[in-house]
Amino acid sequence: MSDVVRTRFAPSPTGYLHLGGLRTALYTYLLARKHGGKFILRIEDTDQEREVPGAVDLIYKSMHEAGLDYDEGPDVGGDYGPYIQTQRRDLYPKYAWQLVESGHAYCCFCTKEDLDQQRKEAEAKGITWKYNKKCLHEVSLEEAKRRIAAGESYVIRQNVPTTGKAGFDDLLYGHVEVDCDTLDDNVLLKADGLPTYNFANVVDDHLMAITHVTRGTEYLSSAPKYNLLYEAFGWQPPLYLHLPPVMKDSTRKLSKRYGDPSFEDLLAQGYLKEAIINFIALLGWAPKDTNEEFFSKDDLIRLFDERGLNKSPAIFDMNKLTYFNAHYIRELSPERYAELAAPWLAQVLDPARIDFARLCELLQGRTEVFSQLPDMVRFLAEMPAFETDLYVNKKSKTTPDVARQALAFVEPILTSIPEWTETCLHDTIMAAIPESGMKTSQVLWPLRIAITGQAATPGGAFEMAYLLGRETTLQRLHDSMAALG
RNA sequence: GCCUCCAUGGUCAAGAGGUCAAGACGCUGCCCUCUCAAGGCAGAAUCAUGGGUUCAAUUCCCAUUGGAGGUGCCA
Repeated sequence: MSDVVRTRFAPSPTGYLHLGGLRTALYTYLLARKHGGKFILRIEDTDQEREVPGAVDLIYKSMHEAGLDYDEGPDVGGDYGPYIQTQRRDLYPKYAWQLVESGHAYCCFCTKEDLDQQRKEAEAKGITWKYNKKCLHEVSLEEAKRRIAAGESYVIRQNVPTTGKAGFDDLLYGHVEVDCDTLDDNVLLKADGLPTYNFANVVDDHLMAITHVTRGTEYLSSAPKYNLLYEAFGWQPPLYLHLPPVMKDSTRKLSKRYGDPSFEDLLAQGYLKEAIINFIALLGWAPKDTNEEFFSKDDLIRLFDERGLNKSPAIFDMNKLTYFNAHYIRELSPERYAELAAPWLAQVLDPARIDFARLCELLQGRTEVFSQLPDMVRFLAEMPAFETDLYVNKKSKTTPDVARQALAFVEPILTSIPEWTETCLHDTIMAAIPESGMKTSQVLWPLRIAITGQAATPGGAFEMAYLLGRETTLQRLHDSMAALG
């Protein structure tokens, strides 16, 4: 075995890539890249019942979009393939039988129905059910082989010692140990000939020369059992790194069923992948010696250290993700911003009928998530209805009465403005305001309200007037003045 | 029930025996300002509880409580 670091992300194709999975993939990727090692994608599809059509392609797509490029995997090849477990199905029985021959496993002919019944009864009595090793004791290897040859259905179970302790060392959690008598004789090879996760992960991780096994903490309590398997084979166990889950709140995991967004959902809503990656990296992990929080993928590769991981579950905070997203949106080049914003803006207005570049310029610093854009600019295409109390501004002491005066004052100026540009609008009106005896804000607030109908707009009165154009601005102004009476 | 793991503000977190217990999001206020946003400044807000150990515990140990995971021919 070489000493190059090899890590693997091994999802099951059961649906979309959720954020917890994305984070596990990210850390696994960072671990490999940080050490100049290899990052591998393996598809764990041994449960045929749960497989969702198209899910494998979705995994490739999400990994690609997240920028988690893998060195080996089903769609990119590699020297340790195949990388899809069902394509490796012929491999597992051989190893399972090796364990049977060495006494570390045995054939079991008990029916699922029988065992389910036993389990139910045990559960009713409030005790933990464990398989009683009936077939280990009552069926000899010779008899087992004969029954199998006769076509009887069987599974192969791990023969866990009844005494002693089993444990393993985790990079994050340290040494974890359990009494063997609390461990069940898990099925290694199912009746359909496919391995269970319990077995496939051990065999594949070994065969693929994986050095660091990263996975969720749901495997923390069964990891000692996997180590028993490594021992039985005489294989060197990998380094383990179990990762706590990402939560929706303190008691619930993030889950599609509660409407929580997947990675794909966030992208579709207008979150940038850089923001998602950056944010998710910081969910349950913090770099040493820095208070900085904006990190590129390369920064993360350089900074990542499993010792900075937190052992408890982390709650996903949409607010903070949005804050990160706004930051990354502000950093976009104007061209890129316009490109990304265009489809959202086109939902409510005609880009050809407005100074689109200027609109984008005004919008970029105010966009938190692209999906908010339609609501932010709808007023440009269509004048919203509004109440006159919108003219009230406490700070500048603006009232509907003040507004009436202000509008009457700016109307002629606007009508005769020589040139409909922001500069000209600004300079002309600003120069005139002192004559009115009103404060700047007492003139400009009402004007902006009158032509936009909104308390908050992505720019001031001059920008809005410019974007709206002369005709629309004057039309709206007159309408609003009429409404004010 | 049993087994494993976890526990610093509302959230993400730094701190690893002696700290005024960092920082960020969010929140509040102020400044800037033709609105909003951005930016600047200020503020409120945390060591789950109880026992130990120690001259000294947020930090080490134990218990309790709370939470998570496991207890499948699911992963």
